[in-house]
Amino acid sequence: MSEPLLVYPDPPPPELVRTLDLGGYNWKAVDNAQEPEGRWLGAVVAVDEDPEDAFGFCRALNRRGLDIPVLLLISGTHLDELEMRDDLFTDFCLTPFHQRELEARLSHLVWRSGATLRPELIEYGPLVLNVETYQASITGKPLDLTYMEYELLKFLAGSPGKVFTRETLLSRVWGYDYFGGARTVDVHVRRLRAKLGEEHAGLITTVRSVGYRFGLSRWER
Amino acid sequence: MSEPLLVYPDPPPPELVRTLDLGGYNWKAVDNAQEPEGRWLGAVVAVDEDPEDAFGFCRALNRRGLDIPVLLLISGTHLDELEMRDDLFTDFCLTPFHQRELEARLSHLVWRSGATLRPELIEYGPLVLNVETYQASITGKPLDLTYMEYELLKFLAGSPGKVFTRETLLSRVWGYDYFGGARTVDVHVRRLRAKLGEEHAGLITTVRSVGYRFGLSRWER
DNA sequence: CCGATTGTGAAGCCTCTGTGAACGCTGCCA
DNA sequence: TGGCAGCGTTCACAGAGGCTTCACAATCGG
Repeated sequence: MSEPLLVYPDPPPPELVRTLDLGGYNWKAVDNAQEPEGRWLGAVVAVDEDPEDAFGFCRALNRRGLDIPVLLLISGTHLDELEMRDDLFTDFCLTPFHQRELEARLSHLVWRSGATLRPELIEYGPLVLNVETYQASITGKPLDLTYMEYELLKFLAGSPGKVFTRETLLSRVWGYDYFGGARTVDVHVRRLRAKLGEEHAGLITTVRSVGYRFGLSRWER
Repeated sequence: MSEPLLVYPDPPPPELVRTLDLGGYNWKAVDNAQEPEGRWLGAVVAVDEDPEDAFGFCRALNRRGLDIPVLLLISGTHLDELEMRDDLFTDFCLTPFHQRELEARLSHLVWRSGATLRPELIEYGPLVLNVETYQASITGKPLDLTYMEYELLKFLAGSPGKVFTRETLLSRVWGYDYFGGARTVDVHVRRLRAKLGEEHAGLITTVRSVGYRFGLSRWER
């Protein structure tokens, strides 16, 4: 099961309990910020009952340095209190809330924490391509690839096991309107294999009279 | 005046216009994502009129690489459409909205982008940039950078390892669209490298046919 | 008006890229 | 078994494209 949600206060407002349970969330209510140890998906803090306390809780969470995303439940009349407290929460939801809205906010909250700061990587066995930094490495060693080599490898490694014809590669990697000879692909594959090193050259296999494939086909492993 | 908000579509729903104007925001409505160049505080996208179009707009914004926080205005009946589209927005606000809520969300949106993108010290290895005082130093020695040099270095060093195209740099650092000014970037990079000194010139690497990258030249991913 | 800063065009260098030709391997067929 | 045809690999090389560098014009600020 996934990591639990932290809920404040304990006991939480009944309509919150209902929504969380209906949504199948794993959650735990606490009454002070000392308690929560370990990993949490996020925190849901009901502000209305005692705003000062609730913000105190958030502040304490911050101080603990766990870096949990916080969703506030707050009524329109308390909205002013958010001012100058931006650092205490990630998102908020007006009360009374619709179950659908709360669920949408929660799922976005969770997605956010998963997605931030995670680089876009293409990985296959010992090979790692970082799309953002245009860097490639194999068994930890950096590969010094040229632009076309990188684009080709990125495309191939993006669909491991799939066989691409030369025409497909030419049109997808080189561009739709590219008029080039099939030899072009061969040569680039050759250069790639050379840079991958003898040990890993086999990552790109030739499928005779069809094209090239990156990685192992399904029945080969 | 502060940077403007991007609003979609053009013309925006009247109640949005009213709220933005009452709140004293500087904003501009556009009808496609090609238009916006330069700097924006954030984007407000009204989904309800034509959801597909609106999400298309968001996707186009993403692709442009400007990295603007996006607030969606969306009715409860369209809430499902957010599913699997987490990457297209930062926050959303249910319609019909209360002016207070929208203002709170906007101000949080703005705070967020200010806070996440602006640590007052940027450090990387021997390089230190003090964003507040506009000073830079390398291995303790102060660097005498001009305004543009400083802005460029600040931007690059803000995302170590990431490769930026010349167009991206022009639009994010210079803030407006050029007509055939790619050389401008080259020259500024060259001047920067010269001032960094031979020893550290390699902090900015050229990624052929792509752009430039700061730091993480060989080993890290 | 002067100096510093910034943008632009042109020249030159260097790496990458595409291509043709030679070579080698595989499978087919007489 | 030997010859042949098809296909892939390897190699060397010329051209193209991209980056750097330089010199100079435009701009800005005092």
